[in-house]
Amino acid sequence: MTTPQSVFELTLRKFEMRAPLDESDREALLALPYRLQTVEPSVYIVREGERPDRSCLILSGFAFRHKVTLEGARQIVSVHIPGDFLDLDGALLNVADHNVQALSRCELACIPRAAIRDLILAHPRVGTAMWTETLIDGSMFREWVVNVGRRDARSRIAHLLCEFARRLDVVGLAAQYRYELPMTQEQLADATGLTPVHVNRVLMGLARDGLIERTKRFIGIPDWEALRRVAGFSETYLHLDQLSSPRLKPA
Amino acid sequence: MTTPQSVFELTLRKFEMRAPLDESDREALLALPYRLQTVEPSVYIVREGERPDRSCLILSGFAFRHKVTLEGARQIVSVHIPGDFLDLDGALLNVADHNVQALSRCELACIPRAAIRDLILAHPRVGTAMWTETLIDGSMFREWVVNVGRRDARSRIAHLLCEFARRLDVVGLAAQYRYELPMTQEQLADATGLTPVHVNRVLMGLARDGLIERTKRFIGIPDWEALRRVAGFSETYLHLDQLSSPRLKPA
DNA sequence: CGGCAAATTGAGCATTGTCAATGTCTGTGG
DNA sequence: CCACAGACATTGACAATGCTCAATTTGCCG
Repeated sequence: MTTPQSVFELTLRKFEMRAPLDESDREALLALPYRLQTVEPSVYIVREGERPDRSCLILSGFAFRHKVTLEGARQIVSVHIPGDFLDLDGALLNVADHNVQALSRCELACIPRAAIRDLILAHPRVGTAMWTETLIDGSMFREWVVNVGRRDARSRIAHLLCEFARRLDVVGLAAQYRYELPMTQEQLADATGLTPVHVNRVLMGLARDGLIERTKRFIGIPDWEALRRVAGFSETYLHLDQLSSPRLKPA
Repeated sequence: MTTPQSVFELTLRKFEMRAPLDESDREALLALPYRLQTVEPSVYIVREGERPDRSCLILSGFAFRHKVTLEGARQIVSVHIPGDFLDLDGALLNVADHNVQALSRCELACIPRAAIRDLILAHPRVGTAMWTETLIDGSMFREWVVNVGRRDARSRIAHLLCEFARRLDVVGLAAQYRYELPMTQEQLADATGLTPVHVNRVLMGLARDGLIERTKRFIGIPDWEALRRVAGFSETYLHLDQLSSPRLKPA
């Protein structure tokens, strides 16, 4: 088993699945300057209205993006897991239109905005791979619009749980449809456009019906097909063929 | 007043606001191969599940993207206006995760997927501008998640109307907060996660309270500040500083 | 053991959905 | 020029999903 020489090692492998890179592309990506940073849960990584100066790769932990309405209601618009880029938007947009906050303790590799901009101009193949990354984010946002717009509470939560199951599986953080979901019910509510009370009732209902198993913040899905059906979940929108970061093979 | 020599003339100007292009960038963009196409209302431009082979620039008319849940409920996830690229996603994603359909009669300039991919590799500055385009789309999706997730019916519709007012104004299709919105109430319902019946009631209510004026499919906003307040609308998410396509100045 | 955040539960309510009828407008064919 | 069809808008009565408020329990940590 090889040890990654660079924090971007896995990113490189993911990118190479999308399109071939040449040696200089690889070197440039691996040589990207970055600052390691550890943030505690609930710490803000980006604030709406700021001029972004960096983008971060999540090495471990979870983070989420959210917006707050004028009336003070919060809506989580995405949740990010290890291997995801956070706020790659910030490399090209001049002002942050949303907040990014740590969900659990996170280790981040923060890359200066200028370095990313230089990289994509000098190495358009790498830029294309990064662009693809943000396009997949966009696809997930679209599915979330559908989720909060057109599914009832039960399907909505089931859908969220299905999405995590698949995404976490891809990066090796779920086994047998069992994973840790470090979100409070209030956060689940903010992600699904519901109230915490109702989230609780729905979770209880799903558990009662044997569709999920809950222990602390761990979620188990005993019958994937059944939950998938309840959720109306179809994974096309995750573009897994272009998302997978191939895991290190055991020797 | 100059006549655009190419359908990409206005796109070029928009892109040049984002970052300087050199002469070869400009030439490459203007020389992009395309096929003009006129589509009637409700015609599908892209279908979920297809392998995309082109992206389209809207020259005139409106189009929208939507997804349909397994239960058959439809959710519109974005509406596009002249000057927008439709499905630039298709240049890099291998499978369409949503449908694109004409709202009104549309004139499109359809660009082969391969031509776009070649362009962004050979002219990364142009690629960056296109990437920015999709990032702004992403920002709009996020706001739509908030809209359907955390606003009540009245604010939700008001927000949609505010968004159109600003976007259409930018491309010269709205004057004095007055514009044509070629959507049925059923489509408005699908865009806001409501039912057509309720959309009707809300529209009637907004009109009764003097917040909007309606004549056929035309919307007038007599008091922008008032509607903005009802909607909780803040235009940051449109990234207008990077979206504006400068209009031809009168001589 | 006290203190706190989070989860759970109950009771009542209201925003929004459902169903169904009726009205309005537009274009078309006679 | 009029009757009619069809799509869309409007309205009413009623139902229900999900919200609010408020209390209680559970789990965790010092």
